[in-house]
Parts: sequence; structure tokens; C-alpha cells
Amino acid sequence: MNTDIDQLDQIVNHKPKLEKGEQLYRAGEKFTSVYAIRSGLVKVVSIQGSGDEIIHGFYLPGDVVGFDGIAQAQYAMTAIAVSHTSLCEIPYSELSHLAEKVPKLNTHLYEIMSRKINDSYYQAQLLAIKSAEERLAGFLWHMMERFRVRGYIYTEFDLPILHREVANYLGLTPETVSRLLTKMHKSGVLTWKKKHISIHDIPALEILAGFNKEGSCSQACAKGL
Amino acid sequence: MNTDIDQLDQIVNHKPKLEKGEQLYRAGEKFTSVYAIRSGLVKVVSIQGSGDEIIHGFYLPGDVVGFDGIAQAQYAMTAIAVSHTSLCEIPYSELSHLAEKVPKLNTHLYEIMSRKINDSYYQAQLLAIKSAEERLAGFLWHMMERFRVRGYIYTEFDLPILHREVANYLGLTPETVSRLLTKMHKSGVLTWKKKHISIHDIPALEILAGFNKEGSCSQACAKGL
DNA sequence: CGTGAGGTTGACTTCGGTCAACGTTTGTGG
DNA sequence: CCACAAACGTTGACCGAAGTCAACCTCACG
Repeated sequence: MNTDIDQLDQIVNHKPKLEKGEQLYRAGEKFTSVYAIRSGLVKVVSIQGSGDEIIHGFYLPGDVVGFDGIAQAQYAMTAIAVSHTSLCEIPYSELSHLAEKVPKLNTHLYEIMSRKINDSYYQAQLLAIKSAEERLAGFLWHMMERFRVRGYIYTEFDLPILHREVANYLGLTPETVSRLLTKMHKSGVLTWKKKHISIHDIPALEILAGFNKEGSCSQACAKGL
Repeated sequence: MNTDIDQLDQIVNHKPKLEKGEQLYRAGEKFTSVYAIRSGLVKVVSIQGSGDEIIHGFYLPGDVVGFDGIAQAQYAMTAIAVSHTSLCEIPYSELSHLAEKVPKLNTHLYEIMSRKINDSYYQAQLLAIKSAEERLAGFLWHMMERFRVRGYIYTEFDLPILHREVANYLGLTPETVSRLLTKMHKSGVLTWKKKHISIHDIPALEILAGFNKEGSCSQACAKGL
């Protein structure tokens, strides 16, 4: 077991930190590696001809980005550091070579990718859910949950992303996000000031996210991610 | 090469056909197999406590469903046959066992899963795109493209799904879908009558889907799926 | 300081959802 | 094979949630 980890360690390159706004990889570039995030925050986007971007996901420490590149041997998306970020580069050729000798690694990779598939199902669900309030509440609840399962403090955390970016991710406008945050703040559910989030009333947040009316399924589903 | 295929053939169970409406697997069930679709159409949904479903994807012959189950050793979604469907069951334990001996199989599986990840990125993009018209046009264009890359006739094809289901998938209402289809029909872009689609004006469809204003990226990206 | 990016708030508009009535197709049983 | 029912599809009138536009505020940073 430990030797497996050791072998993995040998192929990992510890990349220097990325500054805010720097690109990790660009859509269309040759696919070479996946990256494990050690600290910071990365957003994965696709960039339209008009220049604006569509945000497909935010990735926290412990997440792995770059799997979008496997299918076509080139990255399908662009990954950008949202804050100062340090990461590990894992060259794919060496990874798959190693995986041939360590079946457990394959199993693990399948799990990661399967989880990503379920993740995007969850996002699709967020977007298909009607109201803006449910989307935003659902998004914030999901972020909270991600901190929780990682064993971090989850009622208070930093989220160094702009309202504009959340709006983009949820298919809303910054104005709507702002209005909803004001509303949630006034009703004592949570506060988001200066890139810091404090959750005050988790049950209320879950109600806003629409968990109650859908029964336990949605919440349980989301929790699994 | 051929022997690899032979080995794969040995672990595949050729399931009898599924009737319309029958479930292939249910969310929460123990994960055992993935399924390759031979003919017909399968939808993958999550079912809410309220009883209604959220449709996450439609799968055509040649697609493989069931990867949602890997992450947690149980299916995260429910798969339902939309029309009479025949498929191959591929037991996952035997698949991963075989993959240990045939590295190429792993590579292939990674590609399939990576493609699925990109697929759901594309759906998220559809949902995040503002207008109902762009969503519907984008959806229809994408279906057409899927027939095209499979080498089928792609300006005429059967799509045995209800308006209600497309609406659900796109986060719209059946009424809106109906109105838009009427509009597209009148303007000579395409016709969808009796579960049969005829595309008359592909460039017009692409404009409706918003490909022009986003430059080549979105279209190229979607094509890769 | 001043400047510019981001956030907030308000007035107005619009797209698409809702509700309801009606038309059409499908499938079933007599 | 027809008749009926139920599900699906279409169309219209209306309404509300969220987008747009604009003005103003706040804060970080040079």
C-alpha cells in the first residue's frame, strides 16, 4: 500500500504556485497531465469566441482537474487559478503506465472520474431547478458540504470568488446574486462579505435549496459527491 | 487486438430487450454492471421525493450507461428505456479484472468516461445559456451531430421522446418547447412531428443555437462530444 | 488620496412559466 | 373495427421572476 503511494510520489511534479488569474492549461492544448490541487482554488471554464467565459466548476484542495483532456488527447476546457494556488502535476503517460502495474490505482481513478460525472449531474440539476434562490442556496450548501467532508470548518470559510463568477456558474446575473445574498443576510441564513462566508442557519439554507420538497433524495444524492 | 475483443465478448451478457418504460437500474441499487446500448433509447434520471424526475441525459446505440455507479459502488441515477431497447450487460468486476490484463481496455474506458465528463459540461453550458430557443436548438443540433458522427442519416431521424421529456432535460416547460417547435417549423428550420425529426436548414439551426455569436469554440467543443 | 473594479439598489422590461381550453394521437376493450 | 378515454400536444391570456439598464456606493490598491 505504502509502496504504491511511494511510486505515485515519484511521478508527481510539485509545481510552483500559480498566481491569481494564471492559466493551468488551455482548451485545445495537448493533454499531458492531470493536476491535484494542494491549496487555493481553480475554476474550469470554456471560453467563447466573444471572449467571455462559461464556468463549469470550482475545484478545491484535494480535487483533481484535467480529466477533460483524456477523451481527445487535448484539453477540452481551460483551467484558471482563482486565488494563489499550489498543485501537483501528474503526467498522464506515467500515471497510466504505473496503473498497469497497480490495479488499485485504476480503481481509484475510475472512482474519481465517476464522482466527477455525478458532480456534473448535480450541477445540471442545479441549473434545471427553476428558481434563482434554489440555485444559489444549493450552490452554497454544496460548497459547505465539500468543506465538511474534507474535515474542515464548514460553517465559516473563505470563498475567493466574485459574485460575477458564481452568477456565471449558476446561469444568473451578478445583480440577482447580490439581491439574494442581501435577502439571505437579512433573514439570518448566512453572510457573504469580503470573500468570507458564514453559515448561520443550515436547515434554513436547505429549505431554500429546495431539499425539503424533493424528499431526501436530492440531498442524499448531493451529499455523496 | 482481435483477441482482446474476444475476451471482452466472453464477459458480455446479451440481455433480452427492455420494454418501453422498464428500468435498467435504479438509484441506490448495488452497482454491478455497465450497459452498452445496441438499439433503442435510454434516459438517465434522478427521481425526486415528489415523484417527478430530472432527466440527465439521453443515450443512443453505441453509448454506455452505468458509470455513475462506480464512485459509490451503487448507482447514483436511474436508467429507463424510452423505447424498446436491447443492450449488452458488462459486469464491472469482470471488466476491471480483464482490464488488468489488457491495458488498452483501461485507456478506452478512460476515454469513454472523459467523454461523458465533457458531455455533461456541454449540457451545463446548454442550461447556463440564457434563452429557451438556444437551449432547444442546441439540443437538437447536438442530437443531429450524434447521429452524424455515428455515420447515420442525420437530417432525418426518429427521436421517440416526449416534449415533456425534452422540456425537463432543458429546464423548460412543454408549452415553451411546443411554441418554439412551431416557430422553427414555420421558419423552415426543422420539423418534429410524430417522433420524427427532419432538419431542413442546418446553418439556421446553428444560428438559433447561438454558435455564431460565440465564435467557433462552442461548436467545435460540442462537436468533440 | 483618486481611480477603477466590484457590489448594491431601484425602475423598468421581457421571457418564459402558469393556467386553462381545446385539439390530436394512441391504445384498449367491447 | 370502432368508440372512448387518457395522455400528449397546441394555443392563448396572463403574470411574475429574473434580466437589463442605470445610478450610486464601497473597497482595494497604486
